[in-house]
Amino acid sequence: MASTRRDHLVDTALQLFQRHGYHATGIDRILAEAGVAKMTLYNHFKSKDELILAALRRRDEQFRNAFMRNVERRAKDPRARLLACFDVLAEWFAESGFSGCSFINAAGEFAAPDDPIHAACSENKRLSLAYVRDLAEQAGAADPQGLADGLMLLMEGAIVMAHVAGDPQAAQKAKRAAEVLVADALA
Amino acid sequence: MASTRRDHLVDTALQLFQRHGYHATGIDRILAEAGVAKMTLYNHFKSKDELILAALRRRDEQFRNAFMRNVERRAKDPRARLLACFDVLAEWFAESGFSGCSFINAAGEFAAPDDPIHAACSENKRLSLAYVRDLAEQAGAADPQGLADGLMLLMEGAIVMAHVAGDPQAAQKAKRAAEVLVADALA
DNA sequence: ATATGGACAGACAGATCTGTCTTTTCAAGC
DNA sequence: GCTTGAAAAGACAGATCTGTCTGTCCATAT
Repeated sequence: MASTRRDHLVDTALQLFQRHGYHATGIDRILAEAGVAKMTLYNHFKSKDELILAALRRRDEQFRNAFMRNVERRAKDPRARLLACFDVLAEWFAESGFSGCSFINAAGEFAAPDDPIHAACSENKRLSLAYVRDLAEQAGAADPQGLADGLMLLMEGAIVMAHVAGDPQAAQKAKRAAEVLVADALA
Repeated sequence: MASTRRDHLVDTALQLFQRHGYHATGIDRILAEAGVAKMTLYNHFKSKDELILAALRRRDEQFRNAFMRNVERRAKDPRARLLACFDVLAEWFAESGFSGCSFINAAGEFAAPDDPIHAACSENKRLSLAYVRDLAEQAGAADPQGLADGLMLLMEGAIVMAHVAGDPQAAQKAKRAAEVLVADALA
């Protein structure tokens, strides 16, 4: 159908961007891998940057939805869900081909805060934090925002330590710290 | 002297890499900004990748030394120093032109774990963690490694939230969580 | 059956990239 | 004063980048 090709293009681009970076991935390579003509790309997108934006938006949808679904499948009550976040992270880090967070990586390449690509990365973090805050509220924390801030920092730190430092235990370590924060906040 | 030009080249490259990214920064631009001839670069370095490596090694030295010096100036006893780390982070985030951690950004662009550039990034995180562990030991933590792991995650998370999400309060939030972890570990 | 529109294939322009090479300039040491 | 070596300046090759344009094919709808 109409948008199948577009979807396939975005998916292929997303994988290549994730594996090799945004500037380092040329358009020709994406087209070859996707089996799509160049004019198809420029018919759907004004520029490579718009393709990057579309890829990040798709990633935001896919990833955040999958994350929330996994958290809610793993645990039922909100307090357990706050900790289950770190089990879901552990699963993610253990995937073969794990190469960090698309948004952290993209924000590194498009460092100017007013860059639309950087803004899309920022938006993903904002929405992720909002989800954790919701869980903290449901768990009955006196200061749900404060608890969510702490847990979010641990999660982002875990992503960095897993990817940059290559620590396979990053999520478990973060979970241990999270238990302390949760216990303190729900005392 | 002999190495003055080389040093200036590395410093200039470091700034440009930090501001615009590694792949996006061309050699010609570095040379123009540094006022250095191309052959001077290729006389000192075999390739652009080696220049990147030299820049990251310089950054590791400069940054980690400055960080430790600032921490030790701000607080005298080890427990206070563990928390002073976050004040130093806050200072860093508030600098104009702050654009995240060079090593997190570089690891995003050179995602393959066996890439020498990625390895240099990993090494920086390993050494930073070792410093925090030393402080935790001096503070008399029962499990200094565990405390250091938790604090390191908060620090890396703070860098991400400050840069990617643009949260100017990231360091303060991390410090609040750190106080909970420290209180728990030194109970 | 024929018309229409989307996508493929690929040539092309123009810029930019890394890396090599040559020529000129300049300054320090004997 | 002369020699020597380092570095500037910049041409150059070859690859690659984004983005445009032209044809050709094919499936679907009328």
